[in-house]
Amino acid sequence: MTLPLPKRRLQNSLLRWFAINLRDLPWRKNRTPYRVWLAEVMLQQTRVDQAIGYYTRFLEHFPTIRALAAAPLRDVLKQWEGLGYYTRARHLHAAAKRIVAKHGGRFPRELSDIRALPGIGPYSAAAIGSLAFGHNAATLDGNIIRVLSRLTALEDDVTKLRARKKLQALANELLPKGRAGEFNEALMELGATVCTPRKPLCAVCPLKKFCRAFAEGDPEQYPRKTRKKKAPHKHVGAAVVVNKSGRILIAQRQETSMLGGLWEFPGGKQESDETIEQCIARELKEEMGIDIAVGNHLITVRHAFSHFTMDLHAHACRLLRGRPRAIHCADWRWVTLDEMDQYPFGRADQQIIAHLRIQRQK
DNA sequence: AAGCCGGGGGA
DNA sequence: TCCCCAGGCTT
Repeated sequence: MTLPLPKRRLQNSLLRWFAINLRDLPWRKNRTPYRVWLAEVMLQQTRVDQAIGYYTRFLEHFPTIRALAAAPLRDVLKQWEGLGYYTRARHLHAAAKRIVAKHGGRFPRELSDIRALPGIGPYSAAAIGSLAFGHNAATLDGNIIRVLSRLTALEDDVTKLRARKKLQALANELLPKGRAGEFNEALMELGATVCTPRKPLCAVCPLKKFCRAFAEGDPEQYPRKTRKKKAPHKHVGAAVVVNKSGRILIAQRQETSMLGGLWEFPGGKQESDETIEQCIARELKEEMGIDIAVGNHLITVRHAFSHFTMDLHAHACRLLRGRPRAIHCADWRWVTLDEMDQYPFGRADQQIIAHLRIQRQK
């Protein structure tokens, strides 16, 4: 894809625009490698507006890499609670430990060392390298894919590897040496605020005079991509088992599973040949080795994951026989409603907790 | 090379 | 409802 793009003029137009139009974001102040790293991980598949609050709170809890490495994983997950993609938090914690063990507690400067950390892929390595260390590395994220595919009216499906390679090559080519971090951020900022997925603000775009999609008249045609098929729907049962002292049984999900390491009301997916009550009883037998009586329905929470949606049906339950064992879960506890604040839960289970707290008031 | 992994917000 | 988002890991 050799393009007659006037590289120098394009760079100047974008950098001049960015100098005036950049948003005031917390990770743009005091750019230590740790602060840049944390921002890049939090911003993986996550919108800026959603990340800001988490970012500030996280840094208050874990102000340094050493503090993060020394913290229990549960505390790290608790700070991540509600942000999604919890593997990111586990990788962040593991990487902090590695930085302390192998790099003396200082974030590594070499691109290959950065890329080798858990949770750091091609995008984040280039972002951290350019923003924190001044390396000439070009980033390619969702925003930049959109900007560059419009700029060149790229007909390839951008979900395919071939298109990604072309776009990465173009990003590398356009990068002004010595100002890489600034240019990477400017491209992302343009994608986030002007070259938006729908109704792009071409009238105010500093690159419109270079943009083939704009010249064609319908920039929203790019980037080309195949439509994702819609997610399946599942029904899931959850047990709120209360013991004689009023404590509630919670279980920790296995490390490698979805929502790994988070806590939940034990339960699982409903099979086609059973009622939700039977499902809950079966799951607690399989996961924890206990017999329970499944009682009243409490609440049904509808929740959307990236790849499926679910109705989570919570029922009040009693323990009939046995002592819980961690068979298909990592751990378990009997806790009060107030003690649940100390454990990280996913969004859906948090709604069940909120419901139980409202019921308690009555 | 493709599938898997959360959650939220905009249109 | 559908799409998108400062992607990375696993197979």
